[in-house]
Amino acid sequence: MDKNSFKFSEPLVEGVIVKRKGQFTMICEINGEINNCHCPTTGRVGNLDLSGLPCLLSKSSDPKRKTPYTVEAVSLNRLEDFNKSWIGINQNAANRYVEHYLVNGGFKDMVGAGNEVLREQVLGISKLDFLVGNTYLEVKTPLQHLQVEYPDYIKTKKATPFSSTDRFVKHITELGKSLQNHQRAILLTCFIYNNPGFEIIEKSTNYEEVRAAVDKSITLGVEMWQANFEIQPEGVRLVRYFKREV
DNA sequence: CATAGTAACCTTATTCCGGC
DNA sequence: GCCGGAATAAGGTTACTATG
Repeated sequence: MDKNSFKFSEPLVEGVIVKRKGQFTMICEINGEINNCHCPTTGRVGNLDLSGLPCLLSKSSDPKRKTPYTVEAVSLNRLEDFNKSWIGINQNAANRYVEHYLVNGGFKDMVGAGNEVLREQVLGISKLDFLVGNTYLEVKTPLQHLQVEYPDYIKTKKATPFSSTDRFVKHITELGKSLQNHQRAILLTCFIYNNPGFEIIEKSTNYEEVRAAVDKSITLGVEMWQANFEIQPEGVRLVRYFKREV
């Protein structure tokens, strides 16, 4: 962790996922205690069967929360492995990680430094995540397909088609429209794990429709960028970011 | 201005049941 | 048993709006 990293207010605690209970909750074991924990990703994580995986959890300071812990990351390592590598699954927090680096100039090669950073800007019929200077920025953190090798002891589930693409199409279409006002627009894809690959694999049931919308937005000038983060119990570090050429 | 209530956003997983 | 569709479940974050 370098000095510009995003730091957690207190280090995350390690636990074990017992079971995913529903869309929003997971049962986790922390220091021998069973807890009902908040699951910040509403979708699945790759095609992983999360049961039995090590995880990192943050403790909330809000006493009104129903679930005192939030699952921030999971690991494909064995429980007994000492140095685990983590896969961040908190897509909500991904926006905060990005914001942190936007504000401190960590993305200066992308959007410059010292710009005003506004979040949740309304553009057309969509809300885009950030407006930095004159650049609209939409952050996506795909987790449907993890681009990592699974060790053979990892359990997987059958992949289900990813069909919830309406919002994605809506957002990139709005990004394209914004360029008519002579502004820049960027679709930033984030990976909160050490992603060895450079390609986004996004298969979906209406792949052609998405493909067409992506192509159109690129034609209009929307830039596609990728950022890789690394998550540790102490914080999150921006490893690298770059523009993806098509 | 401060607080409380609301709505949008994140974006399906799981369980149950009937029909093979 | 297995498949597939319907019903069910339901946290947190953030911003906006109404109220005092």
